[in-house]
Amino acid sequence: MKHFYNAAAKILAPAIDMEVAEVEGLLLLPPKPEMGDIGFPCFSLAKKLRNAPPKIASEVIEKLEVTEPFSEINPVGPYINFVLSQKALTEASVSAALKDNWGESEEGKEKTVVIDYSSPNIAKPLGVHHIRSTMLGAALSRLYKATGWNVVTVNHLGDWGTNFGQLMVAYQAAVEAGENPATDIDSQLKLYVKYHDLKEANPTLEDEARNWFKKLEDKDEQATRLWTIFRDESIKGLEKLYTRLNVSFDHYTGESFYNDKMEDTANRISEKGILKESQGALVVDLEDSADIKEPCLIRKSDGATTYATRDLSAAEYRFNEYHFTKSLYVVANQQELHFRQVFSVLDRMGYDWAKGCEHIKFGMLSFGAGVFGEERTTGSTRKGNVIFLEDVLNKSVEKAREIISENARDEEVKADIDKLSEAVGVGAIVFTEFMQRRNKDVVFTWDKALNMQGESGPYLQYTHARLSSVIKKAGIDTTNSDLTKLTSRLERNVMLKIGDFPTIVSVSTKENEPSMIAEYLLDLCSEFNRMYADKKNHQIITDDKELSAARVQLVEATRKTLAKGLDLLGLYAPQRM
RNA sequence: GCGCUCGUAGCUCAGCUGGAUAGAGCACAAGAUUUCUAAUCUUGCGGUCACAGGUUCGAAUCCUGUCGGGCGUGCCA
Repeated sequence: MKHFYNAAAKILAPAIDMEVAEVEGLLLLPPKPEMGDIGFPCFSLAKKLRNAPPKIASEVIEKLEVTEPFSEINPVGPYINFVLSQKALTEASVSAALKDNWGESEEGKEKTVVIDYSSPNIAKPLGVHHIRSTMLGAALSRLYKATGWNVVTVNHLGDWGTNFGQLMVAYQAAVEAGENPATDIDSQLKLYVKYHDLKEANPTLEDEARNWFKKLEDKDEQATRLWTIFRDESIKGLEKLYTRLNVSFDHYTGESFYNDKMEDTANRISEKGILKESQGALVVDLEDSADIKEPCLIRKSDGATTYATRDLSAAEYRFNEYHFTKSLYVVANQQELHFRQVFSVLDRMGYDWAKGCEHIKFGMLSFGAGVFGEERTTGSTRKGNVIFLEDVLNKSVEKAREIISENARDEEVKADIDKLSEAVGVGAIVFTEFMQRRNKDVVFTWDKALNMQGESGPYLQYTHARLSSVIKKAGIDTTNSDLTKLTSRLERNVMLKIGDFPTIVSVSTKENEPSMIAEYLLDLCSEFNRMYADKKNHQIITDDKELSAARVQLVEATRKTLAKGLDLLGLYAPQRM
């Protein structure tokens, strides 16, 4: 437990004539818990003391006084290993976990972080790949909240572009044919498909679509009215899914929001004297920066602004509006160069806050063999290689329902089956997002998405249900329980894991890596289940009242930690299943 | 070509600010339930940590090079 590294370093430092901070940096976790809880390798002392590391270890230990929070300090080969006292261990795990605000901190006190995530193009339903930015961003916003930050979430919708012209063409065609076309998000996709069919027969429609978009840009009343309908309906459709995913946003300020702000931004860049003409376009030259060669395009040769200009506007707006310390962009790593350029331009504009901007990039999602043919494929709406997120969720919920009804052990579960299968089915899908570090590319396969055993969301949820059930059955008053009874190896292992939770929350926030929470929860559950399964020695409800009370406390501390972790990831923690 | 990134068990991944015998899940084989939820647990099988050099008392981890995959590389966003 990192929590005690400083205490160990303080004991050790004077004995080996080193700075506390230096010693602390060398401390590590022994590979097996029975070796000790904190280890110090003596190799680096060998030269200074002209002695063999194992000898150093045993000699240094003679000089140490064993005090709280440790009960033993042992030489193990070339290592000096500290063992946490029962008191320290139970206080930093079980007792701490049962207090309010477990795992939370005030690291981000009075600081604001803006998180831009999900940010889909509207006018078509979310595809599976959208789950990456969406769940990553949602988890990050919860992590930052838990560490005391003021969080502002933004969905930077792709709500502007020539594709709206295309929709309007298809819509008008339907109206002229005497139909009354629907405008919900699924129908919008149909209009999009219909446009492409119509265009096949009549290529001039392309000009017509451009025309419609031009009208929209010129604030034509009819075009604006249609666009507003499409946008509102899209958001309505998106929110249906966001609700299922337990995701929400403070603002839907999409691309269209910056239409009237980009001119000013472009002018400011020009005023800074960093804008130059190149091949007919206006760019900011970045050649002198370390690893960006390509210039950032601010105005195309026809004078129009670009998406870099738009993101620059958005960055300025966000700072002026929220005065952020950090501004995160949870966007696929394909856009790495783009963001490096944008951040570099902000820096050149003299904005001190530019260094708070960070691209939280993640790997791309492709489809494994068997999803679309025998080859691995990338998603493409045009080729029909799309899997809609909603379909994936529904399929998973269906499977969860089957498993739950097979296993249902009481009437309460049966009565609750709609809610439970939704929670578990969606949980399974959401959890797949956190199964690997975010930078890894992900290959979607149905098997993996629908897995409900082993390392999976349902495994965590199942464990939570199990713990809840034991606590309920025990019905023990734990107010005066004696935690010194929890001394077995397996119990200590669970407590050590519990005690790691605050550190994990803190580190995964700093690294912008929610998958660390997922990994931690799997470890926690596996550690707990190992103890739980050893019924001979670790029966929770026993005749020994005091022991039972202590164990129930341990179960509750585990359950609470698990529930908190699941909540951070956006998974529901069921009482039974 | 250049930039970013990845390469660890048959598959999917941890471990990477250097430390103890490289760990999980899936798959495969065997086992555990009269008692707190078997969506669980135990055991076994499985490794030239892509390759080659280097630095170091010590390298999966740091450095250099090579090979292989992904993404990007100015008027789509």
